[in-house]
Amino acid sequence: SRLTMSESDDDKPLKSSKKEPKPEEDDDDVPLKKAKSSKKENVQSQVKEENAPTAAKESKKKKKTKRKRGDDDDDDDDDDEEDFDTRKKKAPAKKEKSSKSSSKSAKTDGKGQPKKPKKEVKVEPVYEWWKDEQPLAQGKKWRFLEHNGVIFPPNYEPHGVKMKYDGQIISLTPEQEAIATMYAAMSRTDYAGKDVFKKNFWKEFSEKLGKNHAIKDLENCDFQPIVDHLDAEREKKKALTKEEKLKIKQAKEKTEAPYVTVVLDSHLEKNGNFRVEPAGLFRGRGEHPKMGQVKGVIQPEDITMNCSEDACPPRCSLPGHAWQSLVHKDEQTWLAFYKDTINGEFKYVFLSAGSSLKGQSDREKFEKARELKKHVARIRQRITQGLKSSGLEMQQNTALWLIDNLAIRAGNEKDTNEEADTVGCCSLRVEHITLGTDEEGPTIYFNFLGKDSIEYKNLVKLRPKDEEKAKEGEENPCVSFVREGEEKNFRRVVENMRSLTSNSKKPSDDVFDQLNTSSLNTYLKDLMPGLTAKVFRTYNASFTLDQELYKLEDHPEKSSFLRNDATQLKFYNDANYQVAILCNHSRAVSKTFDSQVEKMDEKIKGLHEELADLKKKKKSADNKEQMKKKIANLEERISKQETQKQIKLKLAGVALSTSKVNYLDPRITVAWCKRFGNFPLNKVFNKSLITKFKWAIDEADEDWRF
DNA sequence: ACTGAGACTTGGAATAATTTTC
DNA sequence: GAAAATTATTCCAAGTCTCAGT
Repeated sequence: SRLTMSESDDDKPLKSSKKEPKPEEDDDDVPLKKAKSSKKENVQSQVKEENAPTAAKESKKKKKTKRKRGDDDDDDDDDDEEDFDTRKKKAPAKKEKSSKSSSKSAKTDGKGQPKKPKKEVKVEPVYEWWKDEQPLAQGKKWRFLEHNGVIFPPNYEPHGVKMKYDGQIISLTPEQEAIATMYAAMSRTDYAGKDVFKKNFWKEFSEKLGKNHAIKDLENCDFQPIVDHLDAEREKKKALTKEEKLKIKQAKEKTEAPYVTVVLDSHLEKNGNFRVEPAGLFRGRGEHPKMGQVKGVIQPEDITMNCSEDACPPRCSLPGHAWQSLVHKDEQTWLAFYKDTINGEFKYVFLSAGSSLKGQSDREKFEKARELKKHVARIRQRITQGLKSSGLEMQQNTALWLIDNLAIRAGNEKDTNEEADTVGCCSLRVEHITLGTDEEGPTIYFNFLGKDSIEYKNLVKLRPKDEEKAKEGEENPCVSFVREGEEKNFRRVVENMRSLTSNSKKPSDDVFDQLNTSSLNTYLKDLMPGLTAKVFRTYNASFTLDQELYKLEDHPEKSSFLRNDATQLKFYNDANYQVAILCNHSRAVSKTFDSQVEKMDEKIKGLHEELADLKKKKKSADNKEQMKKKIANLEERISKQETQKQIKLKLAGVALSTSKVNYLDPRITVAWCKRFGNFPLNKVFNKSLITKFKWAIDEADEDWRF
């Protein structure tokens, strides 16, 4: 099997090369090794120096013996650095690697090329779990886990800048100043104008001020001096020279190095979020009832640590403090957790997205979605049947139809005193639904706030017979046509929705009054083991991408899509776009969007003028051939500009990244890239995605199907 | 069946880094 | 060569779903 990713050695950003057989980045080898050794040293030395040495040694020994039992090729008994190094290098070599990459090491070393002008695509080293047999017992996530815990934000340093109240200069205690500064820091955000935010903040601020304080209310507070101070600080930071900035960065890297990598079983893994969240004002999304509340300082005493029994436990870096507790839960993947001070929510420290633990569960997620693919016809039949019944069963199947066809979320209940009022399928209310009709038949209009208070507005209707109209609707992201073959079911769904939203119900009543996500999932488990509502989102997203990408196979305009990387990328992004629309993944349009588009318009206009000018000149020119060329050139530039503008408009409020990161089986993309002239994967996956999906890059060949 | 604790995935915004443009 | 635009990364909020206890 030819593997794009892992055989090339050329880490040059493709750029020039169209579709030479030569694969693009895979520079991973090189940086891989480099990074490895340095990192290792960090971790190891850190483990040795910072942790109680005896404990460390002890644990290491145990680990070693363990490892020997596990795989016996590893029996050097010098110190651990070496231990890891050899492992890392050995592991790939001894495993099936050999088959395809005899050239690998040669490549690595054989490149003494000059500096690339462009960015290098470095790929993080990852432990290649998919090449390992996994002898872990059921439910166990690891045998050995050792790490250095978490890193705390620095203590608050009072700046002494005085705010004003009613025109008077006010002195604050450091504690009071700290939260006044948090407030000042948010003065230019939207939160600053929100009553709930101000109310919640004032409650805490006034408490901190105490009774009889000179400051009596928020309205007459003037935080401007602090705001100015913060601005000045920011400016100062910005004004640092390149060298100074670099120095700071390096210092930070150095202090964080011990936390970046952890030991999991017999290899190293990247840690994820080992930085404890700093105190600040809570910024909920949407109309969150708790926005503006102070998110308190987290102390070691709030944190529970998880590591293996035979590991050297993480040392608490704050003098005079201690972790709340130390546990050894090998059926869990978290390294540490604490509860936030807003709603008492759990905050976990996990390994990074590229780690084996995340990778394995990611793969399982997609495998489950593929399992659903095998059963989906049967399940849909069952749903179709169920639509015709009444009571609970009708509700269940109507809800499922929506979940399957519109890719909406399950919709757990929420307590609106504690959280923003958002809904999903099971929690839809009558006020979110509008039934109607148009030329084609019945329609349902959905209008509600979903996760993160993102608007979901969708007019669901039958596809018009008139091609023109169909096309129009297709381009409207707020309209979706009922899937082919589902027309009859849709009519039934509309009838059901009519009865579920009938006049006897208030707008604030639940549509599915007998449903909750838990009973719905119980029902789904019956249809397929392990099936839950969210699997439909994964399934439909991935299935859609697979379908869309395969359309290129015998597309009438295939060759024009394959003309160059840009056109091919556009084809991919259009497919990705379909998914993003399906899943309602949106993003804020930049504040300067309008002016940006205006600029583009002007540019295009300018080019047109230039073109007209050229054409005029051509008539009287002696060198007609050259002029012709120039004109053609310009026309090409204009068309490029115009497509760019189209893309910009199309993607204005749409986020493609969310589906890429969470919903699209990476193997679909990998296969497509391999199928079409080794299309450079790094045009569709950035560095983190390539790291995260290394398993898929290895696994999927060109005819892999979701 | 119901509840709440717990664990893990998913999500957009903020911020940092890089590239493009003028 | 600086400003603007674009892209990658970090941050942390907000979902889903499981499970244990009643």
